Parts: sequence; C-alpha cells; structure tokens
Amino acid sequence: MDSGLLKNVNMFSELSDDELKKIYSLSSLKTFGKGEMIFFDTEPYSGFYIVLEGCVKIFKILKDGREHILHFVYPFNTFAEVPLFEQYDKVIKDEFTYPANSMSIERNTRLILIRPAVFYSLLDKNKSMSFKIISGLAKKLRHLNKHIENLSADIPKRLACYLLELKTMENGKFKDGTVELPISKHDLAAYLGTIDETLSRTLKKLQDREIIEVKGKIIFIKNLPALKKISTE
Amino acid sequence: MDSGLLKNVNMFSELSDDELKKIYSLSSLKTFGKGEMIFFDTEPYSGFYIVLEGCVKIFKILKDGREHILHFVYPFNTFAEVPLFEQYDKVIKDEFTYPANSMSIERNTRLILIRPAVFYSLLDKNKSMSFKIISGLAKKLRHLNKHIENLSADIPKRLACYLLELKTMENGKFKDGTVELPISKHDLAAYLGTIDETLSRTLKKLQDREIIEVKGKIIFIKNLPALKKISTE
DNA sequence: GATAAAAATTGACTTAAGTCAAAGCATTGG
DNA sequence: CCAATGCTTTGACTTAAGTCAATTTTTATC
Repeated sequence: MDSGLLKNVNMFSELSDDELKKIYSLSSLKTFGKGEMIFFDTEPYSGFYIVLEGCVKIFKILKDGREHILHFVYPFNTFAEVPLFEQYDKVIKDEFTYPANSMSIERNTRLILIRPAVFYSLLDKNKSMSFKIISGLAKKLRHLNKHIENLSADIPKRLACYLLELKTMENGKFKDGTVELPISKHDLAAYLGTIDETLSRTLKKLQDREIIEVKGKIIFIKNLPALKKISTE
Repeated sequence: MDSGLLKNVNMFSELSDDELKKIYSLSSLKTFGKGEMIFFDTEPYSGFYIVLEGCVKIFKILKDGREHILHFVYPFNTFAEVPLFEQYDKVIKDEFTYPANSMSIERNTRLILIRPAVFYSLLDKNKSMSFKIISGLAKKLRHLNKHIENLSADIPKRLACYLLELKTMENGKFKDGTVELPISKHDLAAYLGTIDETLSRTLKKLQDREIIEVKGKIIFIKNLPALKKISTE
C-alpha cells in the first residue's frame, strides 16, 4: 500500500496512519513519461503534487522562447503548494492558475495530486496566525519569483516593468500618467540588477524615443502603450 | 501608546490588545537615520523587525562591490522573519546569521525588534503541521534567494557554484572528486540562466584550464581549489 | 547664497554572452 | 545494424551592458 510512502513527506510526517490512508484515497496517482507536461502556467489550479518517484522541473517560458528553470523536485518533495496559501477564496473558486510550468524529466515519474479541499480540511485545526504567516511567506516567494524572471530580461524591459508596477501602486497619487520614484536612482539600478550608468542611459533612451520624460524623480509617462510593449516584448 | 500600531501588522491582526501590549513591552524600539545599517549578513540573528515608519532596503553585497537589492520594506511589514522558520534549534542557540544586509533609506526610520523567544511563545498554540509548512516555504524562499544571487554572477561562477553544490549533495556516491549531472546539459543551461552553447563553451574553458574533465554527464573535478576560487571570486 | 558634498550623466572603450548556422556524436527502435 | 532523431559542440559574428574617467547637476550646510 502506497499510503505509507506519504510519511516520508515532511509536511505529513506526524499524521496518523488513518489520516494518511484517507489522504491517499482522496487523491489521484499519476504517472508521466520523460518530457511530458504536468501542467502549464495558463491552466487553472487544481491542487499540489507530491513526487513519489522520478523528477520534475518547474519552469517559466520567457518571451523569446528560452526556458528558465526555477526548481527541480525530487521524491517526497511537493510542488505547486504555494497557491494554496495565497488567496484561499480564489483557489476555491478555480480562479487561480499554476504559477509556472512543470514537466517530468525522467522516464517513470509517479506523482500524487492533492486537491485543495482535501488539504484545507487537514489544515482546519491550525488557524489564524500560522495561516497568516504562511500567506506572508508565500507573497515573498511570489515576489522573488518575479524578480528572478525580471533578471533574465534586458534592462529596458526590467525598467518598463518597474515603472508600470509603480504606476499601479501609486494609483491616484497623480491624475495623469506621472509616477514618482520612491527610491534613489542608485537604489533603483541595484534593484533592477544593473549599475547607475546603465540606468541613466536607459532612461535617456526612453526619453529620446518620447516614451517618458524624466525630471529628477518625477517621470511622466508620455506613451503608455509603447512602455507596455517594451515591458512584454 | 504605540502597541496599537501592531494591529496593522498582518501577522498580528487578530491578537488581543493584551497580547499586543505584551509583545510591545518585550520588544525594542529603534530609530535609524538615512544610510544607517540595521544589520549585516555576517551578524548573529537576534530577531525580526517590523517597520513602523520610514523604509528599509534588504540587500546583498556582490563580490565586486556592487549591491543587489532584494526587497524594500515599508511600514507595517516585517523583515528577517524567515530564519525563524528555518532551523529552530540553531536560532535558539544563536548559530544563525541574518540572510542579507539591511539599511535604512529614509531619515527617520522607526523599527521594532521582536526577539525569537517572544515570537516562539506566541506561536506555541499552532504547532506541528503549520510549522512544517512554513519551514518548507522558508526553504524555497532561501533557494530562490540564492538563485537570484547566482543570476547576477557570470556563467563560469554560476557553473562552479552548481558543481560544488552537486558535489556536496552527492557526497559519497563517488570516492574521488567526481560528480554526475542529474539533469541534461540543456536543463542545466536553463537552470543557470544561460543557453546550451554558452554552457558548452564554459565547460570546455574549465577543461582547457585543467580544472575539470568532462565525459558526458560525468565530471571529474581535477582542481578543487581552483573551482572553489571561481565560485567565490 | 556660497561652497562643499553627493548624485546623476556622458563619452570612449572592453567584454561576456547571445544568435545563427552547421557539423559531429550518440541513443534507440525497427 | 543502420536509419533517424535528438543532444552537444564548434565557429563566426553581433550586441547589450559593464568599466573607467571626467563632467555636470542637484542637494545640503554653514
């Protein structure tokens, strides 16, 4: 009986045999060949996975077609559990998608899929605070994830993403498309993973192309569609 | 009384006024000027911080002196809480250091320092499973953190780090300094944030310098000190 | 308001790493 | 055992972004 294997999963290590059997009976066992996709990042979230055998890669496809791998997952580790802690309501309503793609990279990868409802009922005893902490950590994970994604793009793109994010955050502070950098240009350069000179030149290039206008820390966005294009292309 | 401010901290939002007062009385209030260091990543861990006012940057100093910022932290958010969930024993014994550096980037940054013991006694009600989940998330956070760090290094360094990590992981599989890549070179390239050709050339360069010898997925480490040097310089 | 100090910009140069195209190896299945 | 497909390597070329050095602009302080 495979349910005993679940004891090797850190998260479940202190559950009773009965509880393990129940989880097992409520979950799906799936087998994948090498190179088979497990899920895409466009797909609605339907639960997290435990690797019993084989290996899985978690990755993003960059716009230019390259793939950027975030994790390899080995037996008795879980993946795609983070969305469970992000926004309970949305997960329950199937309004969430997987945060990345996953593919089996071994011939005989065996997985267990744990559905959200099964997991939430387990978690039911430990409420409030612990859940909040987890939620906070999940947010940071998500943030770092995005950061990594940004770091493999070129500087104009990273800058465009930052400006657009800033515009969303500051929403309402200025009527028009103006944003104000909340940090020094030196700090912004370091945040974008580059150096002062390059940031300066990149800002200038965008200004010469009439996409933005820079006045110290105040930046007028003169051509929003163009900026959006840079941030996605 | 400042203890009421703590209700704005997500993690504490459901605690009673008495509990908040207790936390406040057991913690230290600190004020920093712009550019003042809050902690270094070489310093023993002594608790996590809550920003009441101002702004803090969390960053790593790269070997060439550049700084790479991981987060900005704004009022009512916490930072340096992750070590609390990593290895309880080590935190308690002061064997942990902060995972990054932090500096105030505003004139009048006010912070509260929460010591581990205070926090753990709060958490005491929610044990076992929730704690394990948190611990799992924390591990991934740490992993992503390292990944980001790697991405701002050049490819030879990223590769050297990977090989050394692999050597540690596989410890004992081979007697000598040999390692076996557990993934395809294509996947390794994507994991290192580069492309197949560059990985191939980088391996060759290391081989020409007699630091390693590549035979398919088997890699003999012929000059460990040199590899270590590349991974740190 | 003058002067010092810090922050930001600019130019000339270098280099790491990506692109494109082609060839060479190796697995694997019929 | 040999096609056939998928990995891996190599070469020639391009380009984004970093370095170094100097200057200009902005900000703070007496």
